[in-house]
Amino acid sequence: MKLVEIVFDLPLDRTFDYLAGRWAGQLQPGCRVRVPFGPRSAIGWVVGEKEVEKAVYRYRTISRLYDRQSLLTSELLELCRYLAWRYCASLGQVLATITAGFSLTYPAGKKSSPERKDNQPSPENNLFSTTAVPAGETTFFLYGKQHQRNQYLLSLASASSGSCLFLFPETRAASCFHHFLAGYFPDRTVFFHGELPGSLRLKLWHRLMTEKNLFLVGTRLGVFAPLTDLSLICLDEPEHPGYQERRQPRYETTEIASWRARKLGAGLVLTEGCLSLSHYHAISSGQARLSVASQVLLRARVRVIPWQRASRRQLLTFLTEEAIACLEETVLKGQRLAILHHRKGSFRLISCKNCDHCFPCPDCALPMVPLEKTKSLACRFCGQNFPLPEKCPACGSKKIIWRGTGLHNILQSLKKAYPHLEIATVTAEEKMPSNPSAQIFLGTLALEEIMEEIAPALLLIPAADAFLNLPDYRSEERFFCLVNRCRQKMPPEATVLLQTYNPGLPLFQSLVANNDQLFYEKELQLRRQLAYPPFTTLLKIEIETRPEKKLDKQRRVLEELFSRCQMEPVYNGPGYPPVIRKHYRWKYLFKLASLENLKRLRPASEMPEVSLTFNPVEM
DNA sequence: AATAAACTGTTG
DNA sequence: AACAGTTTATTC
Repeated sequence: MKLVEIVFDLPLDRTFDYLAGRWAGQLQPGCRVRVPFGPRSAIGWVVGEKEVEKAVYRYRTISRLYDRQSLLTSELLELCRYLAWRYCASLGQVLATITAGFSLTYPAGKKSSPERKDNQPSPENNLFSTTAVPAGETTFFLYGKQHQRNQYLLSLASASSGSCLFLFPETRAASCFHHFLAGYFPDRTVFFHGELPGSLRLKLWHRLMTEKNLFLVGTRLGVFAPLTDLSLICLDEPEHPGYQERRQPRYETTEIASWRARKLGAGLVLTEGCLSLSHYHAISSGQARLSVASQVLLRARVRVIPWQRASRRQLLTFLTEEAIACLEETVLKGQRLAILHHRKGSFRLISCKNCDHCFPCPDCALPMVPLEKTKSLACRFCGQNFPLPEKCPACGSKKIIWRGTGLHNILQSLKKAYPHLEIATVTAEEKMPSNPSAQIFLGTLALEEIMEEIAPALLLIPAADAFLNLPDYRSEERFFCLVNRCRQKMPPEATVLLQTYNPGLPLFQSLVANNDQLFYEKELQLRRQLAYPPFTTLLKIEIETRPEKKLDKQRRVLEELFSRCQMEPVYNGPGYPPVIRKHYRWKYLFKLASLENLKRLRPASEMPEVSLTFNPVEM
């Protein structure tokens, strides 16, 4: 008896067998079908077929076939199996991720693939030098300004034979590059990302599968593009958190790109503003090549100002005398300056001076934040609101102190100190400042995106330590890369000013000396000693369930599994936050020396309340 | 994951 | 017994 193997978007690592019925002969692996499944019907993916002697079950019959042709190439099917293993997900979950949001129906009417005429850049456009990338090799390209990256990618595109993939961490960045590239290759360039409507995604998908010599520009989902003649994969800012999928399977785009490049013998090019530590390690250990844009070495200089407790001005408490002098000098010269701070809003938290009560959320157990606008106390995890308290509920004291400095405070005191200056604020919510003629640009990390446009003569980071005191082993590395990226986007004669309580840190020495290697080597040494990436792989396993009793039970189940696998967590404790919307959370962290035993974690990934994340962006 | 069946405990 | 609320097994 001939049976068709089908998988579903469920955390079940197995196939279900069906009879082909009237679809016999048309069912290729990678086709979507509708089948009766228990008391309901479900959409599944065909993954194979098999022959059995006698029926073990009462097999049911496929009721509908959605795809005439498979949505996947054989290479992608193999990639799916790798993904399922690598991220402890079911094959169905992987397939659902790749074909997520595709419409089930095809547009009516005949599609005629238009004949492309102009595939090569016209001579007048061909001013750039062409650069070839060795097949099957990984190359890092360091750039300062965006046009350097664009120019480099364009030269790669021109030199390529076959299709190329250009991936970006955000739709906006992808869209910008798409415009740029489509200016040279209007007929070969395709824009693909997860926000497109399902019918268009399906149509584009079909085009990618049938045509050759295409340039696909897209976001992380584009890494699965079914291109059959892929010769080059480029990823911009590969360490950007936008590349990590948030749902199961939580794949890392760079890892998939690397798998495909190796499999197909294609080139892999990673372009970034500053090498991450693991990339530096890959290069220094000979696994990858480095190529540098000539202007990268012309970076804005960095100065570090140590905090001295005594000398604080009344109005500008967040600046040292030295920083104030620099600020005023820049302003007097009529130059622009940017101030980077990691907290937006006004205050971070309030606490009772008497008993240190810090007003935790009744459901989430972590301190709530005061919101000045609505005069309320809000939980940033569940969004609950309460009126601002007059007195401490624990001890009754009326002495409630406000702590922490936010962007808003800085704005207020700057306005007071310099009433005549125009100040623009830049946050993730309002990226483009309303007054682009401002002299001071005050913002959070979102400032980096428009750093090239404002081109400030001075970048001031008043609380550099605040970036480093985060509970994450990568905080120094991230700050180092952030500063380096910013200084490359600024004019080369500009200055970056950092205020810190720890001027002696190798991080700062390295920045001031403009010697990246100094920081990388120190940090690598530390990572090796503490068995952190790139020398291990981190795995975060989290439980989130409703009644506390259930959490205890699942903890016991997991911990038994861990001891069977001889896996010792380096962290075993409440999640952050420990409770969210009355759901209790528990967290385990592992440092995996190898990925050999991933299969044994299967039982954990089949529990719907348990989630697995490798190398999590947030610990 | 979605569903149904089995199993609780509470209450009149 | 009737009911709601919760846990457990099943899906080819």
